[in-house]
Amino acid sequence: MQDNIQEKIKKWIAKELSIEGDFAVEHPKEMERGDLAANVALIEGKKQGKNPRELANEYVEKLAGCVLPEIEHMESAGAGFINIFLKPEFFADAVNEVMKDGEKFGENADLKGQKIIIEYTVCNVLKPMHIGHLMGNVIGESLSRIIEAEGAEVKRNNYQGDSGLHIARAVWGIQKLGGKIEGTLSEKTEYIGKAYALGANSSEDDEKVKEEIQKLNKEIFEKSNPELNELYAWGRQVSLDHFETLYKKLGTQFDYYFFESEVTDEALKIVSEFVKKGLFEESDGAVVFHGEKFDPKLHTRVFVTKQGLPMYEAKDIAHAIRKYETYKFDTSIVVTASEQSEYFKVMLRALQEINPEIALKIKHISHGLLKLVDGKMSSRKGNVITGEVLIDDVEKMVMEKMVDREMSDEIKKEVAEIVAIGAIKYSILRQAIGGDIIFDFDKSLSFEGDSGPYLQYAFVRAQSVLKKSKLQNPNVKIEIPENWETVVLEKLLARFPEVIARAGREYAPHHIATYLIELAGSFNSFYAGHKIVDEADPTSPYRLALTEAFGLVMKKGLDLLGIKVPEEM
RNA sequence: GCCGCCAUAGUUCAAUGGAUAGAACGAGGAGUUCCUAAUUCCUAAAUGCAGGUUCGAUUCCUGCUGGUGGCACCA
Repeated sequence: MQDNIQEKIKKWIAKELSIEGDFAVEHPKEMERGDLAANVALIEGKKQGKNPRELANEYVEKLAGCVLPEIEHMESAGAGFINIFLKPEFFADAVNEVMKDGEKFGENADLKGQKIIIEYTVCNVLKPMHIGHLMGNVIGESLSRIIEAEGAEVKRNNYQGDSGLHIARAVWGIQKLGGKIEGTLSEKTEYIGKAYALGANSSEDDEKVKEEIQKLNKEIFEKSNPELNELYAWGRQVSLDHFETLYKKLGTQFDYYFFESEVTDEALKIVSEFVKKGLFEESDGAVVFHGEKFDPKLHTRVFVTKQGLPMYEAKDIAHAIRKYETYKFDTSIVVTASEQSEYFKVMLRALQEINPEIALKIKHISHGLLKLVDGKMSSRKGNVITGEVLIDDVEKMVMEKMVDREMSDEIKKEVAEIVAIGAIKYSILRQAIGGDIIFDFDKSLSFEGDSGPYLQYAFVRAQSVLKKSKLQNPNVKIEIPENWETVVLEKLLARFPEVIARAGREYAPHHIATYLIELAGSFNSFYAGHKIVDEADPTSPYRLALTEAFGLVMKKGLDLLGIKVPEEM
């Protein structure tokens, strides 16, 4: 098996040399050094007090007598590494395996039998969905796909904020602007965004407005004012419809939708129950949790306000319990922006006192902020770029790039959407999740180099070659030609399963992105250096097989990032 | 003030404690009678500072500097 070669070689070395297996067999950073490298001599040299380089020479000699069938040759190098070169047939077998498994290639069973629920795109109704929310959605979707590829049963979960002060701010704004309006979904969404900014801004330095909004908040919570109920219901539905159009465009389908408003009563009940048990305390009229009593690194947070309204912290606890009752998960992953990291630790610590079984199954992943070159976006200040606007603008940029392509306008539009969303998703997934993304419209969404379109383009080129070959050479055989020199592309194809495993283990989609860039680069070089479809060339069938295998892996890899591939572009 | 996260070429990002720190953009140069030039090839260019652990540190630990997020009634 391809994916066990490292383990196999490691065991073999340990056995042949009669030593413990506490060394590593890994890929060297640079391929010229070998396909795999073992640091046995470094580890053993230290144990035995011998010169590692000499020991490596000794080991290579000892091992050379009975090499494994996959191994071409070995040599000692550097500080005392043993570099291992594999046979061309090994890589040809990998290509075979790709063809055989197709789009299943690279998947594993590491999480087989696990029930995992992933919560992402935590949006608030009546607030604009800006590109920061896009980030959570893109990351959550990719993580879901990677975890599915590891054999787990995955549920996608959307928890939406349809209760709380932001609602009152927006409703206040809508009242000031003159109530409900008629129009398209986009117009209504924009209107509500304005209303929210108005409410939030006006209350910022005006105590009177602040009080008005507090009063509205209480009335909305108690559903005591029919006029407010209607405005709220209207705005909520507009927001939900708007979100749905974006989810569809981005390619996310949720299994569950939970709402804060459904859990407020339960939240109050739990808090009052645990006030009696001494977990929560009264302070200044509010109910608080003193996190620092459990861990000096935590802090105090309000769970229920003076007015008796549950805060996010209380609702989240009730939500976690309800989520577990709905779906008995082994792990619940919650993806949010990193500004909530500290909050989450406190909330989770409180939950641990209330229901440790659930608390310990919840894992928080935070994803950094998406910043504009000139600072942070804020729906309060109104300087937001909404997800919708971003996608539209990028689509226009793609359309411009395609002016001279011979395609029908309809296909062009389809392709533009696939490429635009691919570009946006890639620019989010190319880097480690935790860090902020500095978003520069002109630079971040490049269509060349380290970009989504670069990957899609490489795929399209491969498909184009294959289409041509079907006319000329209908019987592609995967036999390695004589005197074939293994190319980088083959070596990379064989590594795909490892990459998926690592991305899953570390919850890190960017490993896949980095790998795909390398893979696309190696294919592009391969493509540039040699004609693939060439009847006179005996290596052509194998080159075609490589091209097909590349296409399969690229498509699968992009699929794990949630990026679609066009047929042409 | 307390707590968390971050610091790598001019810029935006990579690098499972290992061997010469890898890309892309930008800069300079080259390539198409050939399967889509949204491409390929070549050149220059980086680990914030000071210690420590280790055979070996971008990676682990401590301090400093700089940035950023959180810390009572937003989510």
